[in-house]
Amino acid sequence: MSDSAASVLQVALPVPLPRLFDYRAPDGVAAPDDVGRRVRVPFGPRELVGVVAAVGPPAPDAPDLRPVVERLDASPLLHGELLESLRWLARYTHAPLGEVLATALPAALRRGEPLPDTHAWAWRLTADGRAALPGLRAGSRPRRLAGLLETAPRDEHALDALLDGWRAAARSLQQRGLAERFAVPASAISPAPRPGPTPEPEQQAAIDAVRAADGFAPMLLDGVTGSGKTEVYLHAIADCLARGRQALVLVPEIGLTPQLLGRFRARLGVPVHATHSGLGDAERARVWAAAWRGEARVVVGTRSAVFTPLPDAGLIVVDEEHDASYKQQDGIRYHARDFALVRGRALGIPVLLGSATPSLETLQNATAGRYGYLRMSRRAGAARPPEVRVTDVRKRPLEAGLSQPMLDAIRTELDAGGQVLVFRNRRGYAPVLLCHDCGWSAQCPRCGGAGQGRPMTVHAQGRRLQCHHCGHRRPAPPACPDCASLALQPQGVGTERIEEVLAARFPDVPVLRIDRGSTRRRDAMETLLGDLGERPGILVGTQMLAKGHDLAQLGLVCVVGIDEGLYSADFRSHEKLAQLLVQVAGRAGRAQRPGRVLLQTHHPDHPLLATLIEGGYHAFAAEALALREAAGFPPFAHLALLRAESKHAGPPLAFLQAARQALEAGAQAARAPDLEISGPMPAPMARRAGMHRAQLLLSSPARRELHATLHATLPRVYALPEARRVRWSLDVDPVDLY
DNA sequence: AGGAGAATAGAA
DNA sequence: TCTATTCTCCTG
Repeated sequence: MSDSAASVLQVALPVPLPRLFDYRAPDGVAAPDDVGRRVRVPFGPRELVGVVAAVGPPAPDAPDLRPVVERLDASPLLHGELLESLRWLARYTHAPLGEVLATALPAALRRGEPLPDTHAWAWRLTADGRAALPGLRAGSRPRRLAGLLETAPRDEHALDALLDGWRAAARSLQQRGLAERFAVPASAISPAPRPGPTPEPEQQAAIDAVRAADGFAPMLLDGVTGSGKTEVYLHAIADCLARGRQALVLVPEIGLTPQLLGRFRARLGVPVHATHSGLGDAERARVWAAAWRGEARVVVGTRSAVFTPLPDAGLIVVDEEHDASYKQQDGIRYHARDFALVRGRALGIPVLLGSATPSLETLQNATAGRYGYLRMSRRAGAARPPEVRVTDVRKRPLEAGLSQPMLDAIRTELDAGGQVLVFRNRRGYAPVLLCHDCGWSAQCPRCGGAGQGRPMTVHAQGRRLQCHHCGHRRPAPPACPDCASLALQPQGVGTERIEEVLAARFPDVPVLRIDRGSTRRRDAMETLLGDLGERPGILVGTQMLAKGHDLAQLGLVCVVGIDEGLYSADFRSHEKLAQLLVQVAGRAGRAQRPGRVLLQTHHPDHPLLATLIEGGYHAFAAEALALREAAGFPPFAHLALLRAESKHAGPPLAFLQAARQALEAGAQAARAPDLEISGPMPAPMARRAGMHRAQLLLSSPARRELHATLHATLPRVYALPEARRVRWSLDVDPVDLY
């Protein structure tokens, strides 16, 4: 063995250290196709699973290397476009490659389990079965199944469509030795799409635009609620399948409903694989493996589905591209929509971003001509846009936050046989518990900022207190801890209290509460809404209600208490509020009847509301973009946020101060004159779950400056002695500044 | 990160 | 004096 022969595997390990680790190849030979294979390696006193990132000869001053325990894959698990895109993601997020790869792999594969089997199952007749076929009772299920199998073997997916109750018949034939089940690759199943409604002109134009795309083509599909974006997706995906390519569809966390999957499955005529966090580890690994082998032709999933391997990629769809759930908020803080665009570029395929309320970033890219811009402004079918009315509730008596005109409108809608949605963005019974005698209020002992504790929300009809930031719970005190008064009063109104009042006031109809307290169980929301069906009733809930299950009978949407959002400090709060209002309002009147939206506020003259109601979302967006440009915020500046937290108050500030000095030097070295550094400052919520938190904000109008500075500086930040005393993280393109 | 060994602070 | 917790270092 010559010295120059490659015998070293450079392994990316899931540890927060910004480098690779060298190991001796098990047989002393490292081949180029070791790159992308998983290996089990010794690491200190334990063993870890990592991915080979590079191979090479031993360094001249070679220290003795520990050997790899074993190779886990016969061929590279990560290769080609996906591996290169993940390397890009590690550079962009300035995170260790090992952590990025660990985030991208399903948990089972991360633990070192083998790539699971993924074949589909099909049935065929045995020789005995062929002989016995004429003897089977004519018209019986076994006979009809045998008849189908006589011409050709059929996969189970096809049989589902051809013969109801075939499974029992197949079992019966199998027991008699007349039929047998065998494995086939899922890719062998040919698509049998079923026709949908004829596209309307705007839909057809969008479908044609996607069809005409050649190579990488980012496109914004900007269509009002009810304009039929899903129909455009279905056509684009069917086209993609017809060309023999795979399609990946990303949906927000609450958008992946059985309803949506059912529609995809019915129309596309191929297995549609779903991946989301509710699935078990084994099932997620199976979907990933099926896509890796090219067997899965359509994959629909939430944020982490953006890491699905696509050897035959043809199209990526990102539905509701503005949705905040695409941004991972811990660990590797990637944005699935943005990473989908990076993959689309590397794959040379169209990426279709759909929304009725596009993010300002995407809107800016579309209007500037960097993305294709497809607009659909008409509701499909007979549906008409909802009528929006603002109710000024200043000086009006309210019952649990609801004004008399609103209660009257609810009665009218119910009497007309319709359903009502009451939207309130606060869950619980009441947001605050206040002592009427001394002014004491219940605060979380573990969370807060600026010398103030965060108020604890009242739950369970006033019996319990809960902190929505850290989950801390305790029983509500019977008397004020400060003055012993019994005059403790829940202040403000949450969804629980609205539910209670509405149930008492409208005892003749069901009142359902839909929020993260009532729908903790998987599919609980679907079950609740399914039980309601088309009967008159009232839904009370938080933003969970803004999308998901279609409600054909929804005639009235009541928006209660959005006033907090109008005066929030976060630069994105208005964008989020506008999107939420438009999405919620869009739920009204999807069927034949025009819907009505009642918006109750103490600030009827607020410019956001005025613009939104008079000009719609796009008028709002134009104003908001102008403000962002003037203030130097995204998309006109690029941000990165360095956060640190610790049990003590000092270490985060000390670390960030040291980081700031390193970054200032780095900015000079990277020639980044326009980079601005603000902080260190306490985070807007300076204490959370007992931890002290602080942050440092980097901002530059030029993305290059930001990244060059981080690239030049981050190794030194990792090595800072102050870094050992805190938990720190870097968030490139942060969505929330706290 | 997470494990090991060292340092240090309460309880007997 | 001994154990429980925190601190520091290191991983190829």
